[in-house]
Amino acid sequence: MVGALEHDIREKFRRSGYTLTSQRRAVLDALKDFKGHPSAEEVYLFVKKRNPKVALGTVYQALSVLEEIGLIEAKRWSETPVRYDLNTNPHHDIRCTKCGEVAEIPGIELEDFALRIRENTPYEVTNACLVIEGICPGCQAAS
Amino acid sequence: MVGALEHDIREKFRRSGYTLTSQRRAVLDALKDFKGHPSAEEVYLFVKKRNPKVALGTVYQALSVLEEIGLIEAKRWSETPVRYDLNTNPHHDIRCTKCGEVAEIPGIELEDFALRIRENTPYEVTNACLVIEGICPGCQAAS
DNA sequence: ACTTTTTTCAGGAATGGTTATTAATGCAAG
DNA sequence: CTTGCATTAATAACCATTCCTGAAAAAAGT
Repeated sequence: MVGALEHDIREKFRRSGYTLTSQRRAVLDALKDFKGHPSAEEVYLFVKKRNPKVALGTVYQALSVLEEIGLIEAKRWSETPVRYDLNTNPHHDIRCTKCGEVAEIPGIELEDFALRIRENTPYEVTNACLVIEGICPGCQAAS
Repeated sequence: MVGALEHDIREKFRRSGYTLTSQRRAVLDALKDFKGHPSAEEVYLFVKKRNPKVALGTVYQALSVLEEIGLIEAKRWSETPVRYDLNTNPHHDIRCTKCGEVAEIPGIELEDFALRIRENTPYEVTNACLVIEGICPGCQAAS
């Protein structure tokens, strides 16, 4: 699992032409260790623990590169700061608009959906992402 | 068509408890007349033509209310300013990340998808929106 | 191993979309 | 009329993100 991921990382960097620097590696590690979906600033704080020299701007740039080459996924929920997720297995997340908790939604296949999109548009699809928001059971009970 | 829309507008305002003010009406009109998917600022400029007194903040607030009661839809593409669309018939848009052009994708049904989401999560789903980006045929040819 | 060239990084300042604040306005009910 | 409450205008503040600079590191060439 880790080996495959490792191979995938190297492969995607090689094909993109970007170099796998220690900073970009550190951002990936932070996303792997972080439970949940950190914002850029949370990633920054995480990375900083091990390497206090990194700057916030570097994290932004690293995240941007990692998203571009498809190693991570950006979740743009309506709440502002963009949140990031390791792009391992395709899955969908739902986010509670009240407490912010994020949960996965099983049983939704993205493949056929992406395929249908490609069939119905002449565009070259580079990114398809489902943004789902709702109210978690806890917050439903509280209200 | 217009009558039905008109009825829908009044109905959604009535149920929400918000009042249908002239400013909110003007924002709706701007979205109806505007070809494409304007940003908040573009809506503001459009509204300002007829009523120069409106403030940008008012437009933001109106858009927020209209989105909350389901009359309009916010498109959060990766490019920053949020873009808005009249929420008439459910459809999906794809946006070219190079030139910014937006096109509709026919043949994609959201209903069964939304249903599957509801079946697979205990969350009360309030918002489900598909963000799709790609490269338009023109930009593909240019590159 | 050295030099050159290119890419990346750190630090901090600047940008710009969005929100918050506050006082004024308008509308609706009593 | 006037009292109360939602909405608005105007402006200031916020804050996530980007831009910019010189420095450092890495890659490529000698």
